[in-house]
Amino acid sequence: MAETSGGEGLLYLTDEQLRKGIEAMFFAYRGFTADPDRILETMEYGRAHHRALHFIHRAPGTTVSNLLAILGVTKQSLNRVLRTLIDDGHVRSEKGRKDARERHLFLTEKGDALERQLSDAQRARMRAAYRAVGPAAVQGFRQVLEAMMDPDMRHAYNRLKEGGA
Amino acid sequence: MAETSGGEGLLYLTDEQLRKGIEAMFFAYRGFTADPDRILETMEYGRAHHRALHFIHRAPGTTVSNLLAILGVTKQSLNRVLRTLIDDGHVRSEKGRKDARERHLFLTEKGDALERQLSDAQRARMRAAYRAVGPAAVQGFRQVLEAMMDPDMRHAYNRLKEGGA
DNA sequence: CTTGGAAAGTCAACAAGGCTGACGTAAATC
DNA sequence: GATTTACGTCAGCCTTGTTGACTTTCCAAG
Repeated sequence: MAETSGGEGLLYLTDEQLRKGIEAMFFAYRGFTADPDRILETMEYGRAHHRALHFIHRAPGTTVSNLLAILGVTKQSLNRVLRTLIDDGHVRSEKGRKDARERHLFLTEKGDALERQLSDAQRARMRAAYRAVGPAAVQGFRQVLEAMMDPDMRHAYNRLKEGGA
Repeated sequence: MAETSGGEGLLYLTDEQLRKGIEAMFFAYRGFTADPDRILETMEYGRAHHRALHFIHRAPGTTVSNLLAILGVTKQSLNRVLRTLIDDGHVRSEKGRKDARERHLFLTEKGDALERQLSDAQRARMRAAYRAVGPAAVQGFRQVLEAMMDPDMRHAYNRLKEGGA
């Protein structure tokens, strides 16, 4: 790979290349969500439910405020989703023992099964893509994504990474 | 690039690594849309308008059906957005000369200026990310994204790439 | 020339999932 | 005791997606 020197290795920073990157993100994100979306629409759930399930799975016992911050939505919006998940027995909400104002969220067995079903579908595509391009490309992929995040989200992301590792 | 051998180079394919990739996509996509979104909300436009402007800019003279296929929405949904863009003088719709049923879409000067404003914001973030990680990582990024797309979308993407190169 | 069907546009109704604003309650904290 | 925090909820709005039905325009095949 020809590398950065004077002004020659910078061809990857042209507007044209950046536009291609933008389009790649757009089309790839569609693929990224397509498989779980297909499963979700067979029930009465949407992408918002999937996101909640994902992060509760990832950080069991997380509080509502914490989830709010990670998802970047209002509590009214989250509550609508969380309400149905709790009513359907996918999520359990538990009063905090240290601070009883807080609610700690957990997946039930049923919720865990659903989360796994959704994640399996999403991971299958990721795995195929990863396998097709190899570890070096994957590392680059992760580096670019991390660099694209808002600083706040990068911190949230890294906190999850550590916790989940 | 250290490659797949027995079972050691495959650590990047673990569920844990795949989950991190999924989260990276989620947070990065938020960053990806954040800057144009901020501009759009000052007018009466949304992300759907941005997407239409982007692809009309990219493929001037494209037809409505073609745009429909690329964006993956219904004509009713696209039409609502296109209607406002045309009424506001950002997009010009021209009857096809070969086939007069088709409408060919073009940006007006005003529309081009808006598209550039939105793209500039989005590209600035991409450029910063690209610059921060270097060309090799960017190549990996593009490879993974392309591998994640649905085949149909990959073809649409590659057609755009060639056309726009 | 007629007719079938494709391309486009439009109307109506609906749903998901964002948002704001206001208000209530319980618990912690000052 | 007063204030602040965390959460829940009601009401209403917007964007952007959906389906279904219908019309107009027009190409092309019979």
